[in-house]
Amino acid sequence: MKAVSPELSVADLRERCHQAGLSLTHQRLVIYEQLMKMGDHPAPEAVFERVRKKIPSLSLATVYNNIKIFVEHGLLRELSVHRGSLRLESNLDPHHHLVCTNCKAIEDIDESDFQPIRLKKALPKGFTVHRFSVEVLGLCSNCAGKIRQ
Amino acid sequence: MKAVSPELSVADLRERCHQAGLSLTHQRLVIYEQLMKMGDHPAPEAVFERVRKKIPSLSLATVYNNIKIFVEHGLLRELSVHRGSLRLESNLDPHHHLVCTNCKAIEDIDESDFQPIRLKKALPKGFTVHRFSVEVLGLCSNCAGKIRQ
DNA sequence: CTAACTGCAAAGTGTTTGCACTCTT
DNA sequence: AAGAGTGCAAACACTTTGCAGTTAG
Repeated sequence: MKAVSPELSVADLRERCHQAGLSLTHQRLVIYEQLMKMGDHPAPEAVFERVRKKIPSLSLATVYNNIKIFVEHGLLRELSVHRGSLRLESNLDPHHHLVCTNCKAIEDIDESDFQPIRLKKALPKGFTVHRFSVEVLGLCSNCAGKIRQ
Repeated sequence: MKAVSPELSVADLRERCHQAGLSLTHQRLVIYEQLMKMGDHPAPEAVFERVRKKIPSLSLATVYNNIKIFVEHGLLRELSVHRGSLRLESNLDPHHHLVCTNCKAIEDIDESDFQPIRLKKALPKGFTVHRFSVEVLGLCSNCAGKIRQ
């Protein structure tokens, strides 16, 4: 449905690992390749299952370890910013969020503070839209001071 | 910084519970009140700590149970749609997401498919914006068939 | 009085860590 | 060889569940 994401080649991976002082192991390579092949925002378990077919001895911990390393080095991004624990919303009015990617703080922004969100193209057939939610991702004033990024 | 969320009153809560055949226990009431008072998208643990001061015998399981019930009855919303597990993004190009709130599937939508996101007002002082991320929340064609909602 | 709820402890998930062994460089 | 990575098992953090006793309606 969507254009394939721009894959970094294995050469890119080698280069990136080298720059970061990381070894390029067979496991690492296969995990990375598999992640690139799976366009659907996989969870670690799903990656594990796939990679296991190529390297049966691979352990789930290695998948986690390497995913973490990839995220830390900017080869991947974590989609689920607030995965740690259940976060609740008591404001049921339409609004959006300001999210600090460092301390995970969330602040509401009124929907009316934005120009209306509009699509140029139709969405995939059959998808029923309930609402749009905009996340403004960045660093809060507190964290911006502490981090160079 | 932001207008207080529109609180449902205790009378509303009583009404909602009644309609749903739920008892309105003291614990339930206090948990609800506390949730409404905490504007900052609390995690269950944070609610627990606060409510405990009023009801020292309260257990964390009761907080979880009631939060779940509140979400099921539309009194609260869960902010962390993908909390269960780590979800990864291999597409590092600017893009947004189509999220099925039922099966949690995520599909990418190109940033260029949207009119540019624009704010009318300035953000709170000191917030450093890295990027905007739009989530189009709804039901995928698959789930839309199975659920009336 | 009865169905629903609470508190506790135990069981589940998903993720991280310590350590001995192995591999990349 | 030396440092980095792997696999395993144990530890963790967060959440859910089963059940006996309690409470709201």
